[in-house]
Amino acid sequence: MKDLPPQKRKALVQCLLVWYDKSRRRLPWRPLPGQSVDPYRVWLSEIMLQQTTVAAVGPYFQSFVKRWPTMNALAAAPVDEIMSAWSGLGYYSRARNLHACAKRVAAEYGGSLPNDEAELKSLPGIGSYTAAAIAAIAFGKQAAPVDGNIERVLARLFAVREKLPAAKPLLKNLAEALAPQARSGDFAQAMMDLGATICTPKSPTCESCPWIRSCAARKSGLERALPARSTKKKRPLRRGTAFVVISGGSEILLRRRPPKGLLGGMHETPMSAWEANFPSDPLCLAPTKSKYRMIEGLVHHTFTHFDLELQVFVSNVNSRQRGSIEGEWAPINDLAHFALPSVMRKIIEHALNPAKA
DNA sequence: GAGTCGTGGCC
DNA sequence: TGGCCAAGACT
Repeated sequence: MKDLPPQKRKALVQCLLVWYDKSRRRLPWRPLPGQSVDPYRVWLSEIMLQQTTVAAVGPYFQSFVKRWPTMNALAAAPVDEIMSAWSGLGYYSRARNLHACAKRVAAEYGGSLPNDEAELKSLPGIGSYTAAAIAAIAFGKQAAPVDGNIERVLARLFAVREKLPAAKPLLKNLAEALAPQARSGDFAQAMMDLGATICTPKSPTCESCPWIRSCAARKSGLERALPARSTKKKRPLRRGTAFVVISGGSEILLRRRPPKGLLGGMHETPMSAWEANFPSDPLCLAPTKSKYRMIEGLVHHTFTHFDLELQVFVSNVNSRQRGSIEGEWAPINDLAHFALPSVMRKIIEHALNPAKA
């Protein structure tokens, strides 16, 4: 696909925009008809949507914009509050970068995001996709964001047989060749909507697709086979032991994880390292010398690149023992206000209510 | 380029 | 059940 004839390009763009105007989805971060675009909301939604489904983001987006309606409000918030509000959404470095970005925009741009793609890309948490998406959607600039949806749509439209991720540069070129000057934000969102609703990974519903007559993959019967991907390695299994220490029946001992790396900066229950096997003598790793009982069953969790199995030990301590223990005591009734990753909530739930696990 | 970095839903 | 996938960024 060396060149795209201007005539053909124009026809493809118009065809997709007509479809978009007719079938546009109502999403929490999209302005209602008559409302103007708020770059802050565009940015916030794009960060949250990185590798995360629309359904998962919805409630988090609503709660963030209600609590922090502007970039300056977010910049002024304590990072811990942002981390706990992000709890459960995953990829926690996004939350830290979100705050770092807000502070820079507040300090360097008076709270208003820059409208230049290169400047956007220099901000924390904004990569090539997000910079292009904000430039196009929030500021109407001609830009070509390429996410997983758009990769799939373009790989099919032009029957790109090269495998991902090797095909990424080619797909980016195709997106740039197609991106219109006018309504480039709508065009990008139209391709994403198309990928999310019609040009889906497994079973695309080509009969409903506005591009059915132009689609090269469809002509060759390759629509389900493209885009091709290089094979992935299977996840290894790691195991560990977690300790749930309860004080006075009402508070749980938490610690803070190191700021970087997996679940960086989030709270955790004390626990062993995660290795190929369970620790041979787990109780010598416990945070207290109190008496522990092992909870029947295991907590299972899946991360991107490994599976995790945890055995859980529980101990009840009294106020006298508690003084010398290093960590933070979290009221069980107030755990929602702590920056706990989902796996930690699973551990606590398993300890407090083993019947359900 | 290849690893790291979460979580939940779907088939 | 288990593999796949989602509006990627960063190293």
